[in-house]
Amino acid sequence: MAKSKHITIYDVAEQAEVSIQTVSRVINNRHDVSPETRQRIQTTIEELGYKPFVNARGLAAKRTFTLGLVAADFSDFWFSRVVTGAEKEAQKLGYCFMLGSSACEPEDEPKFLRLLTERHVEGVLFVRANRDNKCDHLLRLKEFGVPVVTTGHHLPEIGLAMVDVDNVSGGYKATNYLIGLGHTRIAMITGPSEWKSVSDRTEGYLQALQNAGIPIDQELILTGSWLHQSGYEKTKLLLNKKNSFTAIFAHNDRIARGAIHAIYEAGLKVPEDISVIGYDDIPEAEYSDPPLTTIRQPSAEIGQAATNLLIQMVEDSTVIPKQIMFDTTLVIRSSCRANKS
Amino acid sequence: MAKSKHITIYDVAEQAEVSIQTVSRVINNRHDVSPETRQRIQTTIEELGYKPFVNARGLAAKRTFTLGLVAADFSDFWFSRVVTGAEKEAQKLGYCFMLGSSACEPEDEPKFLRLLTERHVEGVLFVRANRDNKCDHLLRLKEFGVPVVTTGHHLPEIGLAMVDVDNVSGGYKATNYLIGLGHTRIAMITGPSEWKSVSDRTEGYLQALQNAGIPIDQELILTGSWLHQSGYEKTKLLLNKKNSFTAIFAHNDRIARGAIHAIYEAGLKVPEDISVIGYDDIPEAEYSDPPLTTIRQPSAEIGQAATNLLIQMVEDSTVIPKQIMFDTTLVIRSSCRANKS
DNA sequence: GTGAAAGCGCTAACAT
DNA sequence: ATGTTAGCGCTTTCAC
Repeated sequence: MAKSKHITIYDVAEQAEVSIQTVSRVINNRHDVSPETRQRIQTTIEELGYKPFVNARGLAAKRTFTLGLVAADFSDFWFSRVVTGAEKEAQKLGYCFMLGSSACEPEDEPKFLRLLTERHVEGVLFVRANRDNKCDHLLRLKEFGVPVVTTGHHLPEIGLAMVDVDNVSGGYKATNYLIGLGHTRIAMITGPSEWKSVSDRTEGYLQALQNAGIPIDQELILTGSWLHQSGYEKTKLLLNKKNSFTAIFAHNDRIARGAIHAIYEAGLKVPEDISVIGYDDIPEAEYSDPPLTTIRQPSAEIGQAATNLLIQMVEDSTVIPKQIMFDTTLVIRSSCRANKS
Repeated sequence: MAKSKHITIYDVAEQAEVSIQTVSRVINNRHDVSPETRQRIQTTIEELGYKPFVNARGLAAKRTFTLGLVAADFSDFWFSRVVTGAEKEAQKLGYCFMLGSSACEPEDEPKFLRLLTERHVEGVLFVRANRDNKCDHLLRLKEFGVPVVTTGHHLPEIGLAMVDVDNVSGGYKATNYLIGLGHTRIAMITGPSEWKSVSDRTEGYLQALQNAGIPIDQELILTGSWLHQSGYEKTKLLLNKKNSFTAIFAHNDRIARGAIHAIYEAGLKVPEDISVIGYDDIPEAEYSDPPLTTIRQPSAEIGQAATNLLIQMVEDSTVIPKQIMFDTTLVIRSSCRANKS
């Protein structure tokens, strides 16, 4: 049982014939240790396989080297990619992520405040964790003096640090691609209207249409949820209204899949009759029928950048909360084609 | 800055006019405190909003109330559902999950051993985190005396606790459904052969065939990866070999999607020409074309059960590592139909 | 450049 | 039933 005999700073000090403080200095990369002593201690640390006990360190230095992670939805593809990137970066810099509550309703606030009061995390990363109109808890955290970085949506007005995708440009890209293909009757099925990403993608859509001199038809804009079902139902609505349209811009790939499903069910074809473009580039997109043309968002990169920023803020309180924007990429596959009508 | 003035056990003791020891007893639900004193302390704790500092507690009691989470792939749908269930259960029982490395190759071992040596997690939950033949690190953990629960695969031979799906029965269910539909030439595209779940699903397939008196044709069994592409390529192979078959059992929904894609590309239809059944019931399954018939695995339930078991093992070392099996459900949609040939 | 002492917030072992 | 005394493993003073 290696557990019972855990190697402490005392073991290292004894073996290297120095005091524990000197060992402590080496661990913390202090410069006031002579090169020889440092080397000798370094070696014994290696030999003994000594690892400082973060808990004890935290108690003494009032630090935990722990970050909190709160997310709206763990089962979201985008989220999991962000987390993978975030974890990697945290590890690199000597931090760990503690999982907070996955839900993020106001009534869950006590749950993730537990991260602060009990676990004393030094910063919190929110991954797509709230809607625009519900950010009280984020402000609360700020009051606590805890650095917060948000991801996947932004609230510039409250000066929160955030790392996000340029959704206006993404929406523009999607719509403009369709316009370039000759479409003028372009429907849009959005995500829930409370999301910043939704209003941004919508703005991009509107801008592209305006730039091309295409009149905006409110009848072609439908608000849905993020789920397949929403795409399916809204498209059926669109189809029934016999409001002519030749293309759909879906706010995510799931909606796009739902839409294609409805189109097939109506006896029409994609892209022959109607072009569909999605958003996200989930793994399913490439192998669905037809392979989905979509807007890819960088995700691991966002997680990494967000974590890096968070740790910067943790380690240096003078770092001002930045807003970092990543760009999207248009991924052309086979769900869109030139408009013949 | 609420942060600077943190409430400690001393504040509570002073306010309640007792020693910190008595407060400690109340926090830890000890029974040797008089009801009145307990009540008085309880009240002051509420009033002051006191939260014990887990770090300090850990130092003194050699406990961290922290669990480690290691996963093969964060971006896997199944994984994220398991985690959601796991997190909820941990929270309920006063524990937190620390994210370990997401990869799980032997060379990553130091990375997640860090959870033990530095973070002193009290138990580790592995979510679909390894192949059968690479479990040295799990054994290493066991040697450390750290409770380990694995999920999504099992290694009964080494007596590890695990919570899993009955994949033999799942494979049987899928195959038997196809047989019931009149299919006798049933191809199977498996996941990577090192996975326990793969050999189990294969066994279920074989059993069903045998029970029905259908001869087994090795040519119809292809080994692939978990990705869409694998389903796509293997199906093309199957199609080219003009080895007649009327149905495919795919080891996950992604493979199934890839297979359907290949079938469409060959000018054939699903389910008219070939029936396809998947495994997992990912959200995409319901809204793909055709909606995918598949085997659903409980996921959140598995995460919850695994965490519960892990905590039991942490709190009581006499708890024997159990093996808990969950059952699968056949979800019938439209990608399979009766064989007419 | 290095060491000794004090203490972080809490619990375990003894006291009473 | 409650209080006292030691630490847990580390970092921070402040000495030398």
